[in-house]
Amino acid sequence: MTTGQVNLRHLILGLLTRKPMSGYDIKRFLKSLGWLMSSPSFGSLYPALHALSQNGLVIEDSVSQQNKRSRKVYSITEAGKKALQECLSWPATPDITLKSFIIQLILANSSPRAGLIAHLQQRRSQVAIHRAALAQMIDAPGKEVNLKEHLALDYGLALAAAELAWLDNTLNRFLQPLSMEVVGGKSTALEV
Amino acid sequence: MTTGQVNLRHLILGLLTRKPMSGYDIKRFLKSLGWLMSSPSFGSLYPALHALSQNGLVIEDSVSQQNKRSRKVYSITEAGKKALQECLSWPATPDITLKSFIIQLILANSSPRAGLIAHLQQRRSQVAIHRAALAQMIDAPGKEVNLKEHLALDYGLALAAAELAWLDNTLNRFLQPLSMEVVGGKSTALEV
DNA sequence: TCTCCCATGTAATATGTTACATGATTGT
DNA sequence: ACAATCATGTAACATATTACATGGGAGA
Repeated sequence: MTTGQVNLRHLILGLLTRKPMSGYDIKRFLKSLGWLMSSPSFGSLYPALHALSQNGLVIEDSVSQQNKRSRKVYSITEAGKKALQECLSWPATPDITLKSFIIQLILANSSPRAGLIAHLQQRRSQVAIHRAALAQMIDAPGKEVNLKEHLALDYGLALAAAELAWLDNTLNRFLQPLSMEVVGGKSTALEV
Repeated sequence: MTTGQVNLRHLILGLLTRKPMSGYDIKRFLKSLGWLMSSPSFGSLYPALHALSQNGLVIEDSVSQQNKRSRKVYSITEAGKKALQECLSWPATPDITLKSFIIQLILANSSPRAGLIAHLQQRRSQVAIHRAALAQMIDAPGKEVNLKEHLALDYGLALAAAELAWLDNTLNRFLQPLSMEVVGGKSTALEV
């Protein structure tokens, strides 16, 4: 597990901290939340599980079923939990993939409330830097910005601003837990 | 050039419609706009140029310089322009990569104003579908949504809403060209 | 001198997809 | 009878990264 981007194997590790699952279970779960990331193919899922098993980060448990092909249920090991914690503490790469942030957000289940807040704050500072860079480019004097590039910059700025707003809003809710607010018509309890 | 995702080779083709460039030029340019996409490595850039050259989509022109290593300047061919046009008309994959949309937005230089508008509208309908799916999930009755997933959903919704707002705003400006609006303190002429 | 920019390229590696292969069970 | 879902896996391919190799010119 080299240092670098958060990838499928980390995602698997995170899911296995909830409960042991088979490859098919994982696929089904990820497909069920097919909103923010595309679920991986079996061609990457099964090899990933094998690799994790070989590295001792998960253990494989073959569960035979009557008249059915036996399932292979994987559980995370202590080494696996450690590897996951390590990856969750990585500084996210400064690109705009979002994916990494989302995955870490969903996987941050083993972290305490403070870890979640830190994660949001880290993202906030990154997006702030990003927005500042965009703002500087769009205000640059010479620089021959044509319409298409201006459009792309404007787009990037709008999304960055929206993300900052969401992060600020969410952080406020977490930092002031006494006032239970209503968000989107749904009361949201904030216990972690 | 198989059918599928917009990739580095398409990006190169798009840049070469502006003017002939060397690999180093392309790298430098992409690095200079390191806001919305990370610039490719030389390890992918040069092979991509070779592949394009072999397929006849670009032509290579070796320009010798005094006392310096000669540069290889690439120009797009008619076949290359055709391939680019084809890829720009692909329906974007329904994932959230954004990258594809941004690239196409920047590269849509050879398309007339109508093409740009169509591109924005296509994106709009996709994001609308995406947002509807998110909204449905967040309002689902049972479904045991825990805090982390709820947070991720809320995040996705906020970004989708912001993108829709930007798209609507931008489309309005394009569809009503008579009223020159001021955006971000900068007057934006809309001629394409 | 030393470092940075110019300028091209290859090799090893990582990571993923699509398509294929297999086969049982459940619902229509 | 047929399709969908369960369940695992492999092989070929696509695409990209990092690290390495090479070498000249410009400026501190």
